[in-house]
Amino acid sequence: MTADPILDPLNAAQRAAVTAPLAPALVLAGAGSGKTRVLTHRIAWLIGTHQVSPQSILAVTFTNKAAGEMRTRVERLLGIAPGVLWIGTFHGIAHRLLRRHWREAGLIESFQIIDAEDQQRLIKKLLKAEQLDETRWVPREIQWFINTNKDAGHRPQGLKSGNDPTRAQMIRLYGLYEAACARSGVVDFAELLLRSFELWRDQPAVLQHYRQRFRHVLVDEFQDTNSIQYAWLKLLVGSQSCPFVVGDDDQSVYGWRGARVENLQQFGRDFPAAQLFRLEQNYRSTGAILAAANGLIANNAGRLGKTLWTSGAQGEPIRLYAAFNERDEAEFVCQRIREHVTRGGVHRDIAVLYRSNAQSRVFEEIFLATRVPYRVYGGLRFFERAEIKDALAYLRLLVNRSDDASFERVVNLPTRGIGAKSLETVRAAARVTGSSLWEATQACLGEALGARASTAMRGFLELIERLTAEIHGLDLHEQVDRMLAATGLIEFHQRDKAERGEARAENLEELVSAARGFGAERSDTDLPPLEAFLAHVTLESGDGQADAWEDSVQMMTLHTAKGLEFPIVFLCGMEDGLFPHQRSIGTLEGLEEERRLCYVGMTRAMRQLYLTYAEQRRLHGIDNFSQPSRFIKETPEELIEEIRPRIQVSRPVAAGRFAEDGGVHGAVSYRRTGYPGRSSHAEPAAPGMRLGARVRHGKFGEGVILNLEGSGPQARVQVNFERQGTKWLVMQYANLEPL
DNA sequence: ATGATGATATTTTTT
DNA sequence: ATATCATCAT
Repeated sequence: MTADPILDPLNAAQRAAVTAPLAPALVLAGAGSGKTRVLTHRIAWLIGTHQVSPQSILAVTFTNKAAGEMRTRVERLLGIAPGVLWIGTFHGIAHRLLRRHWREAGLIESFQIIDAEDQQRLIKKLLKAEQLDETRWVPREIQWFINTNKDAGHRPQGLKSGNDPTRAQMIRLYGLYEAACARSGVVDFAELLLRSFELWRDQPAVLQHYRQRFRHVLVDEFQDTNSIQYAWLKLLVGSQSCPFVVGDDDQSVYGWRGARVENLQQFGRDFPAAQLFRLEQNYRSTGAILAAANGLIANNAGRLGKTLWTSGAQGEPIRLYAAFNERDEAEFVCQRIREHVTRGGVHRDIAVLYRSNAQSRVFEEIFLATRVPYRVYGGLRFFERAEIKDALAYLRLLVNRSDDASFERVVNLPTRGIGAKSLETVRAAARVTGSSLWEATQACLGEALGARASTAMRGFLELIERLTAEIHGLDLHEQVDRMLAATGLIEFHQRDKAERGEARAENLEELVSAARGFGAERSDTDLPPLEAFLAHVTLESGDGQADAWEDSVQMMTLHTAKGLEFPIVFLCGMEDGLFPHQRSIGTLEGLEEERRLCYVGMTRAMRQLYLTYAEQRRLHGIDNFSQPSRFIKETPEELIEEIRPRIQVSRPVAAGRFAEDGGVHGAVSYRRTGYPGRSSHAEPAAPGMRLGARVRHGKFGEGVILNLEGSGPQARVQVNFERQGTKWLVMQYANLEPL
């Protein structure tokens, strides 16, 4: 017996999965059960032990990060770079296919990828051109309509309006949008997937080639696949390949953007011979944390069934803290973090997780004030910044003249005297001839356009032409640099003496650095460097911040936290209406997805888990009273230790509702400095006006109090009337009668 | 062409 | 409270 680096580190269940016969396999892998490990070891096993050619393996993930991680780990296991191994995201692989087969896919060779923001701009343009009212036809909704249909595999021709004029219009807009994309030679994210699906569906020769090549298809986070992704996989796999899919129905939290957990069950039906493996031993969390998560998720119906266990210690109880308000909540978390650090802990061990991004603000304020280093994940990434996208638009135009969106974006940036009127002329001309804005402009020079506008436009066209010639053959970063100089973009921002101008100029410099750093990682396609770079930045705009590896508290939404782990986790804002979110509370599916999200959050914690909520929270500028999240009640009580602050002098006596249990569990006492806003908590708005109380109004009838704000006669209450709906009323005038 | 003004909405996010 | 966005005025 010799040491086997591929199989030795695995437990029995993992090993069974990794060494599954070369046939379809489904692995249900609970949180922290070694999912990635099984995937990577399976690949290594196929190549290393089973002599499978790396060429015949395709591994698909959802994020670039996961793909990168998988590649690194496989390489480390095998001790070599398995060269032609295809590991990538669904979108990345689809892109690769479309680049290779652009002709068969009906694209132009230099097609460009647009992100969600570009997509929305395009839709807005369309609405304007169609003279449709944006309040009636909300761009976001149209975008959603288009994307969900693409995700479901539907083209506008295949959609039925069913006598619904609104729907008919949506379908028409979808069609117009498609035409606009085709004219511009751009492809959105959903299109990458749909288009490559159609490529295989409609080009048997192409499909045949890939079917023969990829005998082993591995899929990560299978519960997150949407319809088109699954259809794409099924097409590829056919009847001969061995799909090896790994997923966890309890961690399906992207239903709202088209992910279909049902694909897990569907897989079993589509591949009846598939072997099922369960990974239930958790290596991440303490017994208490797992028990809490298990107890919570047991409230969901229709699970595939899976219970995490650990051979490790029970660990500390789950800590629950009821804060007065969001400030208090943040102060509590901050206090605990400082204690952790005082005892020799590091900041990066800690994650503050919340349901929505807006919640990060208060934490940031407190952390800033107390000099706790932190990092917020999410928000605008580098390549999504406006100034970067401006620069990219120039680059795209250099590559593809018919990219109308990019044309419009930069034609007058920096301002060169091309106003709305000239642009409208050009747009109209383009519409008539069905040509690109670029071509239309050429046709309009000196004709439809006045002398002045013509000069300006000619200047722009010549700039682009000149630049194209000038940068030909240069190094990528030189190309970017020349573009920035020639277009005057950098200068434009430098002239803005405000701080943001400076920052933007710096970001543009950074773009040059990014271009310089690019290249090594480019092995995929034989695309020219600039084209490859453009595809890279839209497709892998991700994690430009990963370099900031300081010791800091990690702050992110629960969604972002999926797949990560931290020794100490604070799950904040555990209030009904916030988490579960108000908009998900209405439906069972919505609520269950929120519950899974909570499950994901809990299982991020390795050693300590804190749940916190605020009894009063200021949201959108108004104070809301809220109930603790139902997820707290669904967590087995015996696992929870409630932390209540010991009463301090600054504590108002009137806060009687805390008096009885104040300090009972308070192992630690917190100095609560007084801050404004608490008084309203102590004094009810008026007698009988409590949250949830029934009231009668002279005109509106009976209703239930949803919210209270302020105190005394100026106080306002939000009442949900049985017949009139929800209204805000001022106590002074409302004349509400308690029931 | 630029900035002030007012209206509006405000889960979650990768690619 | 606040951020974004369209419209309007300068």
